[in-house]
Amino acid sequence: MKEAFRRLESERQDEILKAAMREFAQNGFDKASTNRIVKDAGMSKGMLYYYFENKEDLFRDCIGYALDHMEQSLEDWIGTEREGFIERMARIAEAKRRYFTENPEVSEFVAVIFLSPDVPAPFKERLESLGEEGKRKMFDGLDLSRFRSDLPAETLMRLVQWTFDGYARETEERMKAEGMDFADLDRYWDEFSGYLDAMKTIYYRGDRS
Amino acid sequence: MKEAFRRLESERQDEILKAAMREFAQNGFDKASTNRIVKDAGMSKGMLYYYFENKEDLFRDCIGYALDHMEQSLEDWIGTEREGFIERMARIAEAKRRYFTENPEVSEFVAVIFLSPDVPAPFKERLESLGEEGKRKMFDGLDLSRFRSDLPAETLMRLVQWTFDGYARETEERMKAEGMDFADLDRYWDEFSGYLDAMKTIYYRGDRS
DNA sequence: ATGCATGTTGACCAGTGTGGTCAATAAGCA
DNA sequence: TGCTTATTGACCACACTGGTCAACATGCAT
Repeated sequence: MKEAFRRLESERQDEILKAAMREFAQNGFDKASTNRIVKDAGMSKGMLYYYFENKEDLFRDCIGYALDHMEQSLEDWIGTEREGFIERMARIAEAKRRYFTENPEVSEFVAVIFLSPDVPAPFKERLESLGEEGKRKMFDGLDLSRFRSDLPAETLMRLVQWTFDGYARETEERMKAEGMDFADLDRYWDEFSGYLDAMKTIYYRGDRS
Repeated sequence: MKEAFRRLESERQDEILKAAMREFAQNGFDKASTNRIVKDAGMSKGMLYYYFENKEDLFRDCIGYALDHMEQSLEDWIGTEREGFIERMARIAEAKRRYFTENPEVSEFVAVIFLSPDVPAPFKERLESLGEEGKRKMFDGLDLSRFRSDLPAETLMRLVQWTFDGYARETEERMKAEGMDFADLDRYWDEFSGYLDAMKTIYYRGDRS
């Protein structure tokens, strides 16, 4: 970016970068249109190139912004208290859900660039190390003794993880199909808490040892 | 389509429609390029419009072709023998996997038009009835007595379904990330069969009643 | 050989949208 | 008054769009 952009109030900066991320997430770098971005951000074509060198410069700034934002939020996602795997997965799922509804632009943009090959190497590294960090924290300080003992904990953990992923996928699709509002989301979450209990019954040991 | 297209050997018809479906799946109707389609199908621009009235006509024929193809394949997907839910889900997952690797164009095209709003009504209906049919068959003639009895069968079925979905999603992502060949796919499937046993241990009753 | 139906090509069309530039102007402030 | 900073949108050359069409090839019955 150029100096001029940094001089803006950070609120306006966010608006502009979000508009850009929306466009990039939807169309990828090549097919993203700077014209649509400026229209969406409510500014003239000239300003975009007053703020950024070119399209690629803007794209890089989006990546930087998104990674900073996620890195900062990751702290809150996972506390490393001692708890069962199911409880932790539930906490993470909730945190993800909230982050996604509160920051859809960042979420969708990151999801896209995560799979995209045309991301500059240094960002790619940061992205991967961010993923590693997340995985490490996910298994940190777990109380695995709650699991039933007749099957290896790793097996059970993967099964549980798949279950959560499948559930997340279903709600995601429901959200896209019907337009869901936040009330619906809460309702689904309540519904799911029933399934949480079932999972504990199934995956944890029945006795209290 | 026009008569001329019907006069083609069905092999060539498939090639052309597959090229079109690939383009539509990747870019959606509006952004799909007829120029790329003809290049991909190895023909001249003129031929496309010798075979089809226009872009929309071609799109409609793709939908018809895809639906016919899936409808016909759905028969084989699900036998309705008496079996446990996990066994059936495993069979379906395998069938889906094979269908997807053998007919990627149809699969991806259908996945896209399933979510797209700009699909003509009659096709939309056929698509939905196809989905209904699949769901009906999925629960037909199941032996639910194998499930453990301390939790309702519907709860267990949803959990199992989510687990399979989550697993499918993971392999899907792995496939996209690294280029996987068929040997890898088989290896993953073998690996998963271990998890299948674990699921049976967890979800089914221990005794043989 | 002639004529006619069927195939096949790619140059070409008007139109739209692209990333990016720039002269003109406004606003704030010394 | 001047100088720096903001801001606009017309404008550029260009790429590509869906679609057309005159030209030509091929095969086949007469």
